[in-house]
Amino acid sequence: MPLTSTFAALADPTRLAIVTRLSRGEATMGELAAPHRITLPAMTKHVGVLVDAGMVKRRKVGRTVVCSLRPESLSEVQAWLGDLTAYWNTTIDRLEDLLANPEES
Amino acid sequence: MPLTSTFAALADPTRLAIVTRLSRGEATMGELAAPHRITLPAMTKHVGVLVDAGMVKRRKVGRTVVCSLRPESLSEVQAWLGDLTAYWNTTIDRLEDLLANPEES
DNA sequence: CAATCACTTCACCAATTGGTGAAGTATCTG
DNA sequence: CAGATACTTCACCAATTGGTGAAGTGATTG
Repeated sequence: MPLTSTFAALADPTRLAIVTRLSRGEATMGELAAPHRITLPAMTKHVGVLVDAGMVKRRKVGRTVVCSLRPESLSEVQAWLGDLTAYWNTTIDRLEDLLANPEES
Repeated sequence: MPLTSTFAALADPTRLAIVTRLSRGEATMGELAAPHRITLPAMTKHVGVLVDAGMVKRRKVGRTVVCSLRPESLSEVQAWLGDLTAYWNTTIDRLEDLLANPEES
């Protein structure tokens, strides 16, 4: 299930901060690591998880690695959330109908 | 961070199926366990994770335990997703503006 | 060419996670 | 009251995860 791996990728505070940061624009590994008290190997792993989940792209520029977000990866989450809320919104609608016209059904 | 624990709760396929199932209506532990090749102790753990993440409510009815979804728990996710997409939508808007009127800026 | 910089890969560790079977606790049924 | 039912708690296990320091790779700088 690709959706669960997306959620797994977002389940870590460092990784959540990374995608929030990348939503503001590209950044190198070093720039991503700086604000967190974390070593580069750890950051390499975190970004690796995000790449494997299809949420981040890496491209090499000289000796630096520039990371950017793949926004499409979140549309799946949005769609799932939409399906779910759609369901209970109709439930609430039906409930409101019943409260408004208790004579029916 | 409560958002990361929400994502962590959704990062497991069984748990994702549980909340999808509960979005359709309440269910007992046994009903939740049935479709998955999983024992009741495992299901107790999974539902426990969802309860700790504030996504599910449990109430005892006789000797059964009825679980229901707390939809508010997902509004946080929706808000975060909204913030993120808002950012890159304005970026795309600005890009389109520049393409449309290259004389400006 | 030597040193430095920006990473990545490797080997390892401690903590967490998802699973189990066995035993315990209420609640209902005959 | 004696099962049976619907869980929960417990002790345990194997696999995964997030972290580290040390060593390796390739681009840049003096």
